[in-house]
Amino acid sequence: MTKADRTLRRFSGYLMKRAFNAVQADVNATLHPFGLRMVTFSALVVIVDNAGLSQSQLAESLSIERPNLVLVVDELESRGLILRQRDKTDRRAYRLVPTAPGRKLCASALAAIDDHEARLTAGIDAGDRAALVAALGRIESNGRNVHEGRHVARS
Amino acid sequence: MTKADRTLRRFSGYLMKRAFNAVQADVNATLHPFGLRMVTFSALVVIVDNAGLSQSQLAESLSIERPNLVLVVDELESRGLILRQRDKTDRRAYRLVPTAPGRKLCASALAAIDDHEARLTAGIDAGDRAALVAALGRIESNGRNVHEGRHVARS
DNA sequence: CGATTTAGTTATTTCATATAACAAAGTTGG
DNA sequence: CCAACTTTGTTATATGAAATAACTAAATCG
Repeated sequence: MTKADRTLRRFSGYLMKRAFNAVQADVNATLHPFGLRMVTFSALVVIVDNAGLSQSQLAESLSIERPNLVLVVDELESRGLILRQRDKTDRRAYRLVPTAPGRKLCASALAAIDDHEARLTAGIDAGDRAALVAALGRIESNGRNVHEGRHVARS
Repeated sequence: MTKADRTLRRFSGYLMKRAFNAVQADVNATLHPFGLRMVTFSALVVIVDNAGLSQSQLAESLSIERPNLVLVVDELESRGLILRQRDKTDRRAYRLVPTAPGRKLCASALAAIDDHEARLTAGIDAGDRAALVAALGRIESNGRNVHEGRHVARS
């Protein structure tokens, strides 16, 4: 019964689910010492890279719904890693900016995640890693296009 | 703000999460006409391919916890797609076997999922698809090994 | 100005996954 | 053989991710 799922292994979705479960466990273990989860880490990185962006822009960037982002931003703010600054010209919006401790924690966590990435992709040569990145991007794009009823480009 | 997440896109875990979300939406839409979800489909395929296996073996094959499998098997059984047959030599265990309608539905759903797979991987050449499959398998294996404290093979 | 849209929020729901604890059956070692 | 332990399937429960509806305040549009 070693390969009972051989039929399913033809499908990238099945393989991605399995691989992602393994990755997520390691990501969470890696981020735990920093008090971060996958979402809070992702949000922090984007805020550090794009200081001053709004919550809507952040949600759009990460492809998560605005309501689900609120608690994430709350968490980062309450830990003093970012600030919610009212936009001076649009008083509905916040501009999210990292604090100095936020930038520092982000850099440390990024280094740890770089190590994590190296562990997980050990034994995969550079060409295959590039193919992986390109293929995942393409699959995401194809999936979105199908879902939105768009034409799927052929190359 | 088109590429606000460029730093994160270095990481296969982030790309996998995004790609998988897109894939899952399309998988569920594809399976909906058959009354199947991703888990019930996966379970049905493995049962068809391995008639007579136990619930524990099925759970192990799909890497899901035994308690979470119970409702999945209940669902397939109540729809008449599989049977739970008591093992004659181990009265604790069930042997899961597909019914004729179960096999038929499985074949139809598999064909639909083949189409889905073709849609999602459109524009990815054969070499890159092979690299994707190999890389995902390797990442899952590396992740498991790290999690279990094993040595990570280098090639 | 009134109608519509946008930003952020709240509350709620659904779903997937994980854990603990159990009964019944099987296995093992003294 | 029998007590201790393990395994199978189950129940109940907790957790966390993700989606939706509805609301407010503010901005924009006609």
